Amino acid sequence: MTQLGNVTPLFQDLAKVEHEHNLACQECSLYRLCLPLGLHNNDLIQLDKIIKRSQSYSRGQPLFSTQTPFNSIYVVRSGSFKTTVSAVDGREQVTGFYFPGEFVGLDAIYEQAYRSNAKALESSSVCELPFDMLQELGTNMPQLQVQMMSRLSKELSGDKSLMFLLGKKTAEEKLATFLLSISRRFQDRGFSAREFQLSMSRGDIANHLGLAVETVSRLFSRFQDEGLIDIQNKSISLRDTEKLKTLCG
Amino acid sequence: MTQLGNVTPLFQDLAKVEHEHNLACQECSLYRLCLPLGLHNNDLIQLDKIIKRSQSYSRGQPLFSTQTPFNSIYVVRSGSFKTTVSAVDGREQVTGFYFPGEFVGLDAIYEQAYRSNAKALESSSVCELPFDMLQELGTNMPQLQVQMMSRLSKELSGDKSLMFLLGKKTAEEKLATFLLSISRRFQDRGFSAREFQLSMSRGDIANHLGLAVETVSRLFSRFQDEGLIDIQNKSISLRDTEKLKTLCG
DNA sequence: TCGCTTTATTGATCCAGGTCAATGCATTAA
DNA sequence: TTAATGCATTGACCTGGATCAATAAAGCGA
Repeated sequence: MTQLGNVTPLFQDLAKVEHEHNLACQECSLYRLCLPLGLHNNDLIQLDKIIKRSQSYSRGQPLFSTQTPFNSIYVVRSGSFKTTVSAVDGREQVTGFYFPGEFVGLDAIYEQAYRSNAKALESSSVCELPFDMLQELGTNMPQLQVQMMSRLSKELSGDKSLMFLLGKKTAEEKLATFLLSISRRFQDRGFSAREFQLSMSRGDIANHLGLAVETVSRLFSRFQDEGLIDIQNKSISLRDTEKLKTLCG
Repeated sequence: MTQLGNVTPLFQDLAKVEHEHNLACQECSLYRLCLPLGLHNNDLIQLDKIIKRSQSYSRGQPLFSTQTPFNSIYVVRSGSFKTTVSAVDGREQVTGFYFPGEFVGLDAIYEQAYRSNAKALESSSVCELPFDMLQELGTNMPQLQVQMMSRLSKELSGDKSLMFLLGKKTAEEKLATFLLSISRRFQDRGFSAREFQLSMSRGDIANHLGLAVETVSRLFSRFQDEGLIDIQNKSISLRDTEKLKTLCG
């Protein structure tokens, strides 16, 4: 099930879905959140031309890995992805979750090679931006460059917050922060901030927050007992957002 | 004492220091590591014009804080800086250490406001790049934009590695990784990879790695006992780099 | 140079959250 | 529908690294 995106993939909507997947930037409902923001007519049309649309991925399918030759960066169109970095001994860190309108693969630009692995968490689709074309387009489209820098910078500040979370927050603060971050991002995309589906497993959440699965599970149960949330499986509903905010530290 | 930079500030060298601090990009010894890389004659001269050089900061002096209005990003010219993000309750996370040729303040671009605080760790100097001028210059200097994106992306991938460190590494692995990271950066700048001065306090190191000062202190002592390093106060010498590498995980 | 403040070291103790283990519950494949 | 597999929950126990406490050693201003 798609938890987040510009589409509701019910049976009778499949034609509409296919249509929406192919929508040009101008008509895309993600416009406000996405790269084209601030680009005008002709520029937008040009950007539109280099985008490879409608690439679909099913749950668990890799978008890229560190083995994949670097050619493109991606914007999530529907669904969600996780990225991980891993060590030779098999340990892995989930470095981020990505929702519609968010960029995946920006950390590959410097080395011109993917430094992380990206996997679909559910049925998802992306817009592919071939990097050399994007670069070329940027040479005479300053606004596009500004947007790109802005995106990179946004991810940087998110990463700094995450460092604070990993280095300084308690388990409780970590989970509360996580829930509110997901909530805010759903809201930004026009979905309910209070009720949503978590597309990632408990394991992914725990890993991302630097905790053990058991700790996350126990905390969900406790939050439930304390009336902060209502959770069953992947469906969550935030019952006391204010209290959660105070728990973030 | 300057641990890292293009200058050796002994008394008799003060004139030379002042001279080197004012060197244009073309003559600066950091050229290889810095923004101008790949820019050609005329472009370089133009970039050179917007740079405010020779800004000096003494130990502990802030370069900027989240209260400072955002106007510029900075490149370290000599010395070193740390950046921190802090919570309302006073907790702080050291998000990075910055050495000559490295950018500080890139995470401010998105919100057009500093999201972190930057402080000099020793007597240091920076090149100030007024952001609006940089942006304007970029509009007809694609290579500059490419460089900027590249820099942002580099910091991103560093941050992802740090997330792995914070989330998954043991105290021992964290400290070994830290030492080798500093060592590599000294080497890249033409200094010894084996012997150097740590400009940051034990507290800063511990904080950055998500550890307590006491743990860092104990580990330094242990590494010393095991013949891996030779440390007294801020002077460190790596005795067994290979062993340290295996300890990184 | 002295005295004061800050930083670092080392030891003793404690605890948040990890690990291990058992069971329950969903999802998938046939 | 059932079996099989993987994910989630809960309990019991343990430990890596935090915290507390006491010196010791540097750095620094007058």
